[in-house]
Amino acid sequence: MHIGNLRTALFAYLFAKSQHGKFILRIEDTDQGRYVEGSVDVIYSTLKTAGLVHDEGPDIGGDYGPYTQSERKGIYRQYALELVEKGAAYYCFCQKSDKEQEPQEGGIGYDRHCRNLSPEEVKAQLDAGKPYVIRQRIPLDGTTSWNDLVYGEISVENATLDDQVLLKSDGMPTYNFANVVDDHLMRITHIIRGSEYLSSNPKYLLLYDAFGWERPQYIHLPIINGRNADGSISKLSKRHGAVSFQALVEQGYLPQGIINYIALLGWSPKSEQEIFTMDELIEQFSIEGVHKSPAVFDYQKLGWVDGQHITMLDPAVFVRDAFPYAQISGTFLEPKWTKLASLLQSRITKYSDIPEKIAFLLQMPEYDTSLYIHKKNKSTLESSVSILSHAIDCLSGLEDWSEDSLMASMTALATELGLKLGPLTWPVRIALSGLMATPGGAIDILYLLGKDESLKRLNDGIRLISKENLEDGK
RNA sequence: GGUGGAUUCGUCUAACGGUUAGGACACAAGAUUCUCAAUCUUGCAAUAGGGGUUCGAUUCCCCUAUCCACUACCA
Repeated sequence: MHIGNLRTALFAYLFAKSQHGKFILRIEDTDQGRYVEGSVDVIYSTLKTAGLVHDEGPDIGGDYGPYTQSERKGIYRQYALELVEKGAAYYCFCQKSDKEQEPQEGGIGYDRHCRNLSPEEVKAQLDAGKPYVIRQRIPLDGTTSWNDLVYGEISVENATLDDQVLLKSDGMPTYNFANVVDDHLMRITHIIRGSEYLSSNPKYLLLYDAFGWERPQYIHLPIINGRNADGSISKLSKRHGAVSFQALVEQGYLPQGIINYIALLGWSPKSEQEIFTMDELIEQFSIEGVHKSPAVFDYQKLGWVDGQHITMLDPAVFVRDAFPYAQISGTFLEPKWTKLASLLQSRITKYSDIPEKIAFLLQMPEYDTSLYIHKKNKSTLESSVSILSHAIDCLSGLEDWSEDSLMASMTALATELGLKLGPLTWPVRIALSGLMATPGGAIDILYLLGKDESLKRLNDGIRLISKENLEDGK
């Protein structure tokens, strides 16, 4: 499910819940050619994972079923015929190829060839078994307008509307027809959808009017754009990266983080709060906060929002859910995962950030000795060699390799050498990690690596510096 | 081409005629910390352009520009 679709579903859900209304799932599968096996299951699982629980739907039923359009085929036919009788629709026997010629300049789609066939002609064609569609008979003049709850008053000249197909030649309705019939029959009061439907809305309104049905309220939402590699902006799509909810979840973004972020695309709360739970969103959501201009999907801000949610997570939950992403099953790190997880929780934006952050623990990376040179900690190659050998002396005699014990002995060593902890641990951490920045400090890493590996890396550090000094000496 | 819509820091947005145009992300600096992150402080940065209306326009009107959507027997 595309992020754009999910955002629309989210707003519909938030609006329904905030008004103590019902959120209804209807499967619109009237294009049999585009049927994709399993896609309905993706919708169910996405809604479930995202926490958007529907009150009526194909899987749980309800008073206005069936909720799958292909199972309602007969209903649409009946209503289409009603419109024909009322003169608001007509049979059309044109073949698709008859109107293949592009609409002329300023023209409006179908040329209305069959709009004024006599009843006799229609009957003759039907009796001959000729395939047909049923088209909407759009009034030739007048205007259609409505007050959109987001976009305000919108008026369109009927003369600019085309006689769209309502019932296809295979007997299935078009989306344009089915949505009107179903929304009426299912007693939908508020329709929330993307602004790409703004242009076709007058045609739907004319259908409501032709049936004599009460029009629902309309809430059109701004679209979500993405930024292209060249800096330009266009409607969010696959080329912008992972844009399906599933893909983002697989990357280790939290469902609640994704939901929180997309709620902020096209809506803003009255307060300056930015981090929300679903319940808070329901409580604070209102249509007045929805705005009209499109928003650009920003992975950086998604990352920040998700990182906030990760940091807020109960540590026990983080330990459990992040573990599979760490890929440390069977390694020496597995028993120490709880400790490692505590270091990671505030340092990642999504679970998939974890492997690269801990790779240095599993395998010592190659590094340049220039890392030992650090002005703020007054660290040089010479001082590093000295500190590292002191550290090795101190640690090799250490029996108790617990965090507390390590901290105590390193602090003691610092005092002994007349150093603050920082200058002492800088070279130690470099020798242990080979990295400028690590999750956790030198003492955390000593603990995680264990005694043998720690001492090995410290010795290797001295060796590396000495070797380079020798080469420099030549 | 036609129709409809949109236009505030790079990005998400606040300000429904009167503010030094606010907040957040990102970026930068500082505090703090055994590095980094987290946290806190500070800085940088915007009303597309032009006309009106008004004592006063981000806000209302018009024009221009740019962008988007629709213009399917797709949804």
